[in-house]
This record gives sequence, structure tokens and C-alpha cells, in this order.
Amino acid sequence: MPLEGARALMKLQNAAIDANIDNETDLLETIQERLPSLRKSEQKVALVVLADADAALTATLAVMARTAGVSEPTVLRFCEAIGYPSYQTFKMALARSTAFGMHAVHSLITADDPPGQMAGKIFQYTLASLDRARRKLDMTSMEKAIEILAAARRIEFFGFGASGIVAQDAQQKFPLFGKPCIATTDYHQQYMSAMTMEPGDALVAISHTGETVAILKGIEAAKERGAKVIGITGREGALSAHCDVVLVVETHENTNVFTPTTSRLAALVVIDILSTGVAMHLDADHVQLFAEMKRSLAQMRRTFAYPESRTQTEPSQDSLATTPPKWRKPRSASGRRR
Amino acid sequence: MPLEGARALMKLQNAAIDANIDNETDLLETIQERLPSLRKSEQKVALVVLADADAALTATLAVMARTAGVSEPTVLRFCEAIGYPSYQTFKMALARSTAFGMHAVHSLITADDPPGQMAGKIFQYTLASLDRARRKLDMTSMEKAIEILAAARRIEFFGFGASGIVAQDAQQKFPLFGKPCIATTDYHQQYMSAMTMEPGDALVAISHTGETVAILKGIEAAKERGAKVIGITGREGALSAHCDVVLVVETHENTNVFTPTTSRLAALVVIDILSTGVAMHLDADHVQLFAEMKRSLAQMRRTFAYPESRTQTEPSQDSLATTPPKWRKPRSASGRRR
DNA sequence: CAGCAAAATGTAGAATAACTACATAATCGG
DNA sequence: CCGATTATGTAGTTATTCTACATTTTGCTG
Repeated sequence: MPLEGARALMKLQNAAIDANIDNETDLLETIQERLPSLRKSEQKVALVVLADADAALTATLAVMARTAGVSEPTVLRFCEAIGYPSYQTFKMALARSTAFGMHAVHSLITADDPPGQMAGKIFQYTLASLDRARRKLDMTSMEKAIEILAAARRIEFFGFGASGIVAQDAQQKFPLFGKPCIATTDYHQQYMSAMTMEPGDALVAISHTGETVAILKGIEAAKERGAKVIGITGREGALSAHCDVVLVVETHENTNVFTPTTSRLAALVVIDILSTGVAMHLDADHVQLFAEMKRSLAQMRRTFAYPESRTQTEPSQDSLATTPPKWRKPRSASGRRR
Repeated sequence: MPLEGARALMKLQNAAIDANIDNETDLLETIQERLPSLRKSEQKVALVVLADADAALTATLAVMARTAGVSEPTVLRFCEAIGYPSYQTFKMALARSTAFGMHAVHSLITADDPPGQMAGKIFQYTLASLDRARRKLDMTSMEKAIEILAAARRIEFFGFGASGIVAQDAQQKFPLFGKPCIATTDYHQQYMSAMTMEPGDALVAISHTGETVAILKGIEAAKERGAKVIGITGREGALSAHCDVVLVVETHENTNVFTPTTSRLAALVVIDILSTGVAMHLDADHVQLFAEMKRSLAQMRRTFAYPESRTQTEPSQDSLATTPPKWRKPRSASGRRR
């Protein structure tokens, strides 16, 4: 009797975990994690799925049971244990999570791949990495960061190497919303900038490793001067300790020479989100201004263009929505969403 | 009799088109395109699927038939017409293609969205855009570009604005493989660089619009001096005419103020592919060199790091594969792959 | 280590879903 | 308006999923 109660409770807890499975974590990853908590013959099923997810997609319940060497109901019980009410539901979820082949990421790029295949793998790897970043990103921190940036008088972006590129990208974006902003990729200049910061200013420090000492020095200086500091990094580390808000952008690890660097791409998407978030805090006038700027930039390109192409109209750039933002920070303490 | 033959032929042609459906084009897009060629009651089914793809995923054949107001076999005939042999196969394909919600892209970002939702939409939009770029990218041109870059003595990257960022990213990548390479984002410097180019040099011109006149001037100058020119652009345009190879990176259009600029991200992935392709042309010595460089960069970061984190080892960076590339251009005329 | 309880797995058959052959209705050219 | 052809629906067959129950295995206690 008490054991049954305990089991029921466990089921309930599982259900609670399950609730966020379909949206937020990769199914294959989940199966891997739960493997030890599964029953022996359910594990057989799990291993078959992990071994060849694509095959599992086309497999019928009977086939699945046979290849795993178990009975059909066991397969069903496996589905239930993972958090899906039926075999079909499970297969659908599996189809979704293997869409861009998180699983295929492990089929690394080798020197033997012909170019076409290599390109496909790089795209796949990139997409999978971004998807991972999406799932791992903490929205509460994101909201906090947006609040800080929206309230800031001016914004500084610090970064070296690939992160420097991200900083420069940010520099191109934020001023559009009337937010003075500078990207600095030189150590000395960074330090100088940091020393001139004041309360009400914001510093966005970008460092994939989170350990680059030069950046940390800049952060400390800015912090002492009373500025707010937002960190964008690949993992928790020395950087985290010194920031008001840390955005951890988790991508896949660089496992061999040929795997592309996806961290900068994910960081760029984060910049997109931040800048859009800040843009939403703007009032209608600014949005109008922004729309006009975009339009006239397009115009500028056309004017400078070759005669034969001058007639060609730019269809997309002109159809700019100018809806004023109705949403504005609802309550500053409303961080807890989802 | 002859009509039956014609129909059989048409089926065959459809099958030929179908062959690349699952890999290369988005299913919902395909359904939209084929809509007019479908029979009346099949169209009803198509509309139901397009209206709510997510609902279609969980729907059983009977439910599907009922909501569309047709009979079950009609739904099956619809699946066949779209190119899938069975309802199950179709559903799997649907699950895959809606994984990152190409369909949801049309649910634009509005000022009313709370931050969490906005971030989700931006990620979704970005992923969908990259996926589109992947499908539309021409591998034959890609291979040609890699050949040119691998053979080049030195490489120049030209770009303005967002494309300038892409150029700088390239500058950080290519030198790793012992390929002298410079990114130039200043018009005058571009022109000067172009004028000093020689046969055997390569210019990569990046322009999303493909109409920016300043870039075109640079291309012409480089071309006259006998350099090879590769263009990276968002669509066919004035740029195409002047390049040896054009890489068209198609993303989704910028439809409103808040949609992020995904073109630069897609271009960055293309740079990843190009640099990896060039890296594969290297001999073992260079790969070794590259691996060592990566290792020592990690070492450098550690040395400069804070004391408390010095003990922490960098796990991934050290496990670098050093397999020499076995694949080298198979035949220069073997462009036709896929 | 026997023996019992509880959990784990399998068996068999009921229920449901997908598919096929054929019949009827709609459409179109002459 | 009629016949030929295509489009759609009906009904029945086969395959698949699911459920209730039986059997085996595991683990624990005297």
C-alpha cells in the first residue's frame, strides 16, 4: 500500500518533468538521461531507439518489439516511462527532435566527406547547436538583461576574437533604436571606456570561454564605476561572478578540427533578441523613425546602384509595419514566466 | 488507353519531383505549391493541413477525413498526390518539417509579445531561415568556390555593414589554414586592394542586396587585374553578372520592423563551409599546425586566467583529431553531385 | 535458503486504425 | 443531353495498437 503510494508520487513527479519534454529538451538526450531509471527490458528498447532513431521512426510496434527482443507491451511501457501516452505520440516527438539531426551530430565531419555532404553536415550541426542554445537559454535572465539595456543611457560591448565580431554586430543594431552604443575590441580602449562609465550605463561583456582575463578586468572597472554589467558566455565561469546578469549561451562543444564555431552564431541570435526586446520598449515615435531609416537605407542603395537595376523595386523593404508597441514592461517583478 | 499512358507518365514525373521533397524543400511549402494541381476534395484536405499542421499531426485518418469533410480514401489519395506512399509516412514528414515551425514564421513578432515568446519566435525564425538557406544553396557553385579559394595565393573579403561583419569573420578563419587573407570594409581601401590584385588571387565580395554599387566597382577592378571573384549575395542581381561564382544565400524576407536579420547568419555559415572546404585541401602538416594553434590559444587563455580557474582543464579543446585529409578534389569536372 | 510478496515481463485477444476493391456520383466534350 | 472518364464515397479486409490478465523473475524476511 505505501509502496504503491510512493510509485504514484513518482509517476506524478515524472509527469511534472514530462511537461516540458516536448518543447524544451531533446528527446534523445532525455532518453539517455533516464536510461538508468528504466526497467531492464525497457532499457533494451531505449538502446535500440538511441542506436538508430531514423529506423525507429518507420518501425511499427511489432518490429520495434522484435528488434529489441522484448514484447510489444514493453515497448508501450517504455513510451509511457519516457512521458508519452502512446506509441504514436512518441514516434511523432521522435520525428520532431531528429528533424535537424541532433543525433547525426555525432557523425562528425571527416576529411573524406565530399563537399556537398560536408556542407550538409555543417548546416545540420549549426542548426542543432542553435536549437540547443534556444532550449538552454534562461528567459528570466533575458528579461532582466532587456530591462537593464532599455533603461541604460549608453551601452558598451566588449569582446575579443569571434566575440569581438558579435560586439560589432551589436554596435550596428542598437543605435537604430536611438541607444548610443559602442563596440570595443581593443584591450586598452576597453579599459579606458570602462573607467569612464557611470551609474546608468551598461556594459555587455561577451566571452565564449568566460575566462578571458582581459574582459574580466574591464568588467571589474565598469562595476566599480557603478555601471550595470551583462555577460554573454558559453558556460558558467569566472565571468559569471562579476556580472549583474549572465546569459549562458550553450552550444555544442567543438569536438574536432573541422567542426564549425557555432557559439558566435548563437551569440548573434541573442543580440537579435536583446535588440528586439529593447526596441519593444520604444514608443511609437522611435519605431516610426526606425522604419524610415530602414527605408532610406534601401533608397540609398538603389540610388548608387547600376542604371540597369535602378528600375528594379525593392519589394520587401518598403512594406514596413509601423504598429506602435502596445506591450511595455508589465511589472518589473514579473520575471517568472513559464 | 493513350490517356492512361499520359497519366502514368505524369505519375512518373511527380515521383521524380517527389524524390527530393523529403530532403530539400519544406513540406508545407510544397503543399501550397501543388494546391492548384490537386483534385477538389484533396484540396480540402490540403487546406486543413495548412490551417493547422500541429493538429494534423495528432489526427488519425478518420478524424482527418471528418474535419476535412471527405472520405478516408480521399485523404490517402491526397498523401499519394503529395508524394508519400502512406498516411503514416506523410505524418512523419509533416512532423519533421514543422519541427522548428516554418509554418509559425508567419505568426510575426509583434510588440504585444512578452519577452519569452518573442525570444522563441526569433529563434524559430532564425532556424527556419537557415534551414531555407541550406535547401536553396547550390552545391555545385559551392564546390567551385572552394576550388578557387584553395588554389588562391591570397584572399580578399569585401563587404559593408552587416556584410562587413561577415567579411571580418572570414578574416579570422582563413588565415588559420595558412591562407593569407584580409577583410576590407572601407570603400577606398577596397578599391586600392582590388587594384593590387593579380591572377591567382581571389576576391570574395559579400553583399546581401547584390546591388551595392561600391562593391561592384571593387569587383570590376579586381576582375580586370585577372583575379577570380566569388560573390555571396541574397539574390540574383547586378553582382551575379561580374562574378566567376555566385553563392546565393536565400533566407526569408524581412517583413516587418521586428524581424531579425538572418542573412548575415546564413552568410556566416557559408563562410564556415568555405573555410572547412579549404581546410580539407590542406595536407596533414597544415592540419597538425592548425590543431597546435587551437591548443596553444586555449593555453593562452588559461595562462591569463584568474588563479582560481587556472586548475580547471579545458576538456574539449585538447582532444583534437589530427587525421590527414584523404579526400582531395576527386575530378575537377565532377561537379554534379546529388 | 525456503517461501512469499511485489515487481517485471510476456501472452492473447479486443479495439482501433489504415488500407483496398469496388460502386456510385460528378464532370466534360461532342 | 448523353456517354466516357474522372473524381469521390462505401464497405469490407488487413494490419497495428492497446488492454486485461497470466507468468516469470526478483528481492526480501524468517
